[in-house]
Amino acid sequence: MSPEASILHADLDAFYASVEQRDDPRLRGRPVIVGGGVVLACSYEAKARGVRSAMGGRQARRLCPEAIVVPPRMAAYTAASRAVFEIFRRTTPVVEGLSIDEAFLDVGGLRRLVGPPADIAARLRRDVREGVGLPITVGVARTKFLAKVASGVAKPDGLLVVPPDGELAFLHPLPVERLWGVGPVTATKLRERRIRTVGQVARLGEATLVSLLGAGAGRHLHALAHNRDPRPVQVGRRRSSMGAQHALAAVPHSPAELEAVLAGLVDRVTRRMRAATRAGRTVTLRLRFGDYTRATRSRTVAKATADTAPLLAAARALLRAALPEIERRGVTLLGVSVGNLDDSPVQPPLPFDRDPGADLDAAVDAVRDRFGSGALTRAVLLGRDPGLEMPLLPD
DNA sequence: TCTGGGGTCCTAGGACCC
DNA sequence: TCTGGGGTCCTAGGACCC
Repeated sequence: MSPEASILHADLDAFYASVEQRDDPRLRGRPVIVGGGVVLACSYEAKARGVRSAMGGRQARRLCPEAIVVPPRMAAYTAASRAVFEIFRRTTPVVEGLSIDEAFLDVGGLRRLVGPPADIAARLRRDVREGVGLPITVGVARTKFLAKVASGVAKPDGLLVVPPDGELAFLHPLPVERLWGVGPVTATKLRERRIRTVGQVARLGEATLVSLLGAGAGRHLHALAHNRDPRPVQVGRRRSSMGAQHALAAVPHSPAELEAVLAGLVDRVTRRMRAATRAGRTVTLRLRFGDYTRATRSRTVAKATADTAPLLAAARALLRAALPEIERRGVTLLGVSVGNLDDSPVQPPLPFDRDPGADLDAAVDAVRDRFGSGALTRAVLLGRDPGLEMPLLPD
């Protein structure tokens, strides 16, 4: 492991809300909530009033009545993310994306060329601010884990370097919730043992942690509390599943209605798979029941594919098997994801595949333009499912 | 706290194979 | 009468992250 703090964790601040404030000057300096029924993201002005992401919209408005609520503009966020990642890759080739708005960068070995990591991090922040117009926080440390913790502590719009000789002094006073991988369940288990800081976790034996949290989580936490994290920054990691889901009202839904939702979900996922030229084998049906408990059901097909028909058939079989339970317990969410993704050949995307946001009318127009109305009619007829009201999109 | 949508990783049992 | 050991895949569930 490098003896120098040369891993950066770069994390855009309140990403969706910051894009909205960038694009509409009237929103700057004011509490902004992105998303309607549920808070997808909120500006720091809204966070100061107690608003959090994933919070119900009603509660958020109660906490912050003067908040400006705007609908999400995913295309704008995707474009902003691309621009920021370009700056990341201009900074160093060793970039590991974690999500739409954060990444690890390894800048070890760049010292002689461009300067020490702290200078690189400062320049990165300036480049993102000037080039894309967004605030970004950067944590710098010797390990990925510590860099991530550092950026969390430095937020918003900050820069924090953890020097190698100050790691435990930085880490041990922090509350356990700061640790990457400690969520509500683990935090509660630890709090019941009156363990509140990382330092207290570090004083526990590994065996104690394992008996408390299980082998995987226990060993993981023990290592992190002692600041052991050998994971390198990995370039070119690819996603291993793609999914789509849809929340449903807590009212009874007919099987036909559920199948229609399912067909729409599978279509969305397979379009994205074709656009990304990835094929998959394992179809997982995600359910949330009337009491908001969750379950998954999965099935693996023999050959990886990105075609709608075989994956929809598998998803539909899973749904049919689950119908009695749904009947009893009610259902409030339906989801489909396709895993075991690989690079098996896929059908070339149809024109509308490239734009998952395109609505059905635009898709129909695109097919008609390219193939003529005769082909369109045939495709729709071939794809029509007699059990459903909606036509399946042609493949 | 009345709860979106997109992901990752880990565990554990059973089937199956050599 | 007793009954190996290791590896991989599949399925289901759970915790966590943004």
